[in-house]
Amino acid sequence: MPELPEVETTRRGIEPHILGHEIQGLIVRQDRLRWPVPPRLENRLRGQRILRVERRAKYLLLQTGTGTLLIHLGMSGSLRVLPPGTPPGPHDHIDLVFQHCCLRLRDPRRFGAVLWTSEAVAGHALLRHLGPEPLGQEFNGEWLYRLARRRHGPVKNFIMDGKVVVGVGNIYASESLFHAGIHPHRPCNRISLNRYHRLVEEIRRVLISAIRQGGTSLRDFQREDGRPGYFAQELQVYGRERQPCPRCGQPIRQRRIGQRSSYFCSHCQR
DNA sequence: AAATTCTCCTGAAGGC
DNA sequence: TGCCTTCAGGAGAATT
Repeated sequence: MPELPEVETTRRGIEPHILGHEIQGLIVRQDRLRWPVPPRLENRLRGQRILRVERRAKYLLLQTGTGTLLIHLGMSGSLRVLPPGTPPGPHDHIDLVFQHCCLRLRDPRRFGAVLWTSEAVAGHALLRHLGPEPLGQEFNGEWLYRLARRRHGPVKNFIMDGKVVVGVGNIYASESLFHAGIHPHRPCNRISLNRYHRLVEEIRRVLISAIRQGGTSLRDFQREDGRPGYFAQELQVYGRERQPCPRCGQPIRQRRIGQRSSYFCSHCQR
């Protein structure tokens, strides 16, 4: 499921194909995504050039001269760059058509979104209240420690909260906490500043490493050229219940924390 | 205010 | 073989 590394992998993959190119058309086969695709969106897009291909949190932002197309991959979405006219398969809901290629959104579960704003994109309702980027400067141990003072929920939920830090989803939350040696269920206000420094370091390390591997493909995710990401083979705990902990050999445990499956080693993580 | 629950959706997996 | 139930999950919205 697309988390920050998958979205960044996608951004880097599509950018060279579409940057500076003119949008010829938009084909919407299914407009019922998480929110309805805006009606008559093609009229706004046709003739516009892609001026920037950016990412904020898990949103892809395709900036044109008149506004920005926001794309979210939800949990099963992927974007591919295909030759124009390639016949669509199941769940290929939307094509952004260029002269030389077609950018195609496939999203079996339709939790993704395609939206438009003609205002400054940072002020959009979906982006306005987001926390810092995990790979940016203002995300650090002090930030986490300070926010955690007035909370008490499990640290895993804490770092998956987009107001605390963006882009850390279920897979990378479990992985980062394992590397930091912190139990996912530990109350976030019972963690020292030093351990938060370490956690920030591990979140960054895991995300950067996953980006380098092209993300994690468990089921639906594929890169813009159809290849999978290869970080799944680096996963230490996610999806590995009952298998031996890579560090101490005791069985990895699975437990639901905040409605999400969480994986951890109860010996190595405290 | 923070925490919890609900909601959208499809496909895989398990039970009988 | 086939039909049913259950589960997975991003994250905003609604509720407690």
